[in-house]
Amino acid sequence: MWHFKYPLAGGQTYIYRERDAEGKITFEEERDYISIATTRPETMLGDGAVGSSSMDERYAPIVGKLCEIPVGPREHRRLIPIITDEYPDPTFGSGAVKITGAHDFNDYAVAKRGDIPCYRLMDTRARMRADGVPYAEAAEIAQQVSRAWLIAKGYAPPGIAEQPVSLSESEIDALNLVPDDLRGLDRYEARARVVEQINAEGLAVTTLKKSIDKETGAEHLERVPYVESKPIMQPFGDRSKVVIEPMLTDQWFVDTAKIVEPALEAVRTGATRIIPPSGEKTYYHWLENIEPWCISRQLWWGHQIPVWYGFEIATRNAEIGPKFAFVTQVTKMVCAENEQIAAEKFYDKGHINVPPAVVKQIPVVTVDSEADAIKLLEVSLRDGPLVYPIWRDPDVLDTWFSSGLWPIGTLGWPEPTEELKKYFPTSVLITGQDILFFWVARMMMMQLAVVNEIPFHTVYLHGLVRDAKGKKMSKSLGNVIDPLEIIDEYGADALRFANAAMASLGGVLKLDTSRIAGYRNFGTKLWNACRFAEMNGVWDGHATGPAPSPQATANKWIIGETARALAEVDAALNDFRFDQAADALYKFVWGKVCDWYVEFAKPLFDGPDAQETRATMAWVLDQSMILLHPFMPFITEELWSTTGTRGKLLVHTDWPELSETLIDAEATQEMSFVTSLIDDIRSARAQVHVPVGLKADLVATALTDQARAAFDRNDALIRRLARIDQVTEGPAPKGSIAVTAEGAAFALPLAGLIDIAEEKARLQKSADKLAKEIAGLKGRLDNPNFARSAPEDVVMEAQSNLEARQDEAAKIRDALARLADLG
RNA sequence: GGGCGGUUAGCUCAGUUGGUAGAGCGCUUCGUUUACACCGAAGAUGUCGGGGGUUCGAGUCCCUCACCGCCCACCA
Repeated sequence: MWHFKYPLAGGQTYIYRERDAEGKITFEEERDYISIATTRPETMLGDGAVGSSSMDERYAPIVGKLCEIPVGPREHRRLIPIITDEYPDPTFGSGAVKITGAHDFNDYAVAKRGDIPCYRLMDTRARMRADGVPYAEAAEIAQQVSRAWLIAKGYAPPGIAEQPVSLSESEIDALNLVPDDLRGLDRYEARARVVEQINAEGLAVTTLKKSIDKETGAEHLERVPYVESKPIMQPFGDRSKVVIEPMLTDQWFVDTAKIVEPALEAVRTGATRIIPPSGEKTYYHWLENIEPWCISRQLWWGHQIPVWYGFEIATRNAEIGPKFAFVTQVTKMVCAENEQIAAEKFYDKGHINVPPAVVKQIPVVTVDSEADAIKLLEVSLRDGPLVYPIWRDPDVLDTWFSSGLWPIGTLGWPEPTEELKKYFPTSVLITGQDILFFWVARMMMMQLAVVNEIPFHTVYLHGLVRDAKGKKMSKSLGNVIDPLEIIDEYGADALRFANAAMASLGGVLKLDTSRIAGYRNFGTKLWNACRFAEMNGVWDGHATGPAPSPQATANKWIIGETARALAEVDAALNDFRFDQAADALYKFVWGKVCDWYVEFAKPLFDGPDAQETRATMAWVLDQSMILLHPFMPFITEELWSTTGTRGKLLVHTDWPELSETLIDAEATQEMSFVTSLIDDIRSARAQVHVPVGLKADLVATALTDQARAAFDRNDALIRRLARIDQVTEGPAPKGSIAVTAEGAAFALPLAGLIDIAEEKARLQKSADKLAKEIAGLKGRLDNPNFARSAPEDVVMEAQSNLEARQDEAAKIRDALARLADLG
């Protein structure tokens, strides 16, 4: 960052004073300049003023005076006013800043506030301008502008008596204030030259630097230009990676403030719902603080802006220049009230570069009124430019402006097509959360502005898939994984199911291929379960229909579980919780159907309930295929077509509606007893290392009637899955391991096969765990504040929990006591 | 700089009115019982990012700090 001196006009001087916090003068000197700091010295050529804070006493004596820009040919140096503004920070740098409205965002705002002209210095290639009149001429005009400013603001310094000049913005823009020797240079080259020139002239702020004479080795202090090393915010182009130079240009804008309100209202009233709700926060934040939207782009792709220009025809002024803009329906919202005003606004602001080829063809046409002119231009628009010269704005629309019309644009609008009637408004928009503003908010605003309808009632924002390092996958970063490669490895169904299962709301996802592999395994699991069913002929003579009414508890139970799974999936899908739906299906098919029901079916196929079990299994697997089809369309369709006799494709099969009456509470309870008993026996056996292949006997040491009935009804199932041989009732034999169940206690006599110490350790571990839980529950229940403050059902639940734990603990204590007897 | 989101088992992630933490993968042990080894059975694993606060009780609510990410940007 360079520091330069701007000399005061006419060699004037002032007393520059710095004060400390108490107002005591700490520094004082007479100065004939004001110093400013800049990182872009070449933009000094376009300075329109030097500004300081109105609170800054240091420069108060010279506010309203002129100073000289210390660059360019001496004889044509420009004088610019010293002004005050809220932007300069007195505590920062020298407290004074150069105001270059055409090349800096903040300066532009200052210039707008203070009527400071914005002199453009560069072209679109970031080279110093080479167009326009010679520097001397341009500088003289700019000089008049500065003087005019002083008069207009009431400073009117002595010696200024000229008539104020008034230049339009486009006239100002046409002035090229780049000195002739710098014209056409790249900005960096120009910067170096400007710095060099200022330094040579001694107008740089200097500092003392120690240097060593190479020959004599003598040290001496040298006065050198002060160049401050300071980190600054430097914007770079996303794609070009080139430093962006802010520059004034003419662009088309949407006056978003005029169309934003209905879009906000639609979400506020809930007419459109954004999920997750955090999306609504972002939506409000954006739209409540919306800025005018620049919609013109200088690119060669995209929709060309539908604006045509004609020439001035009014008789008052014979000069030929653009006057009317013709705007199609789409861009009506661009202009304020009507085409006429839009055109005026446009031309007031700047100008359009008329293509040279067009200029040559321009005939001078005189008409009597604007109405006649418009009529002529209408003819030209309809019949082509031969009638009257017109040309189209060369800019194209921002891609999001075009995309913003997607809901109606894709359906044939502005024609009143059948598709439009049928499909618009749409229902649910699913998209990434990163384009909520770019696309979603724009669609809302534009559909409401153009056809006055809300385009969708729900916006579902999914998470973004990130790469292994946590970065968003993007085409420009090149860290994208090709889904086809994943499909080659794991299959399309696995990828699709994984996407659903990982689609929890509001989050981001790192790609986890092992999880995709897991869902591929799930597909295989389903396939194998169907293979088992097929081998057992469950689909023989079976037609898809309503649920059967079986006798066996296991069959009743799995039908209820199917209904339960459907209810869960339905609820999840209603809430757009694809992850919960996928999870429910995974747990049902693998955890219930495959892990338990298929195993139960094996003994049932050999028993009296074989027929109803086949029917039940066929039905359950049919339902599984239907429910899984949206998540795994390929494998389920294939299974559907190769099992049973099907009337139609799975994709055409209706989504089931299963009554909750299919859930049999008694069957649920009974199977819960059966499965937990089997689990416990398996667990106990494994922990004391009973050989897996060994069939053990089972002694029921205590049974309620209910437990006995449940056991008897499922005797075959329990014996097979828990690998039990004989079942008897009686006291626990010596050397047995204990297993508890709801309403029952069992012993497995395994004397000689097991290590008593090991069994003791196992029981002790369970007892310790229970003791801990009991202590926690008791602690809570004994706390009077808990009973007083907690809701009744929570207290009741804790109470019954405690009782169940204590009951189990007692059984384990008994078993431990028996082991103690054994020594 | 502003806004939004994240931080939970070794990894990737669930955890919806506060009630004492789960899944898959991985890991350990066992298993060729005729659907499936892309399998089965059993098992281990967490000061829920740090620190405060509210509450009988906090992964969950509030404040604060740290780190990661997305969007916007010396505009909110």
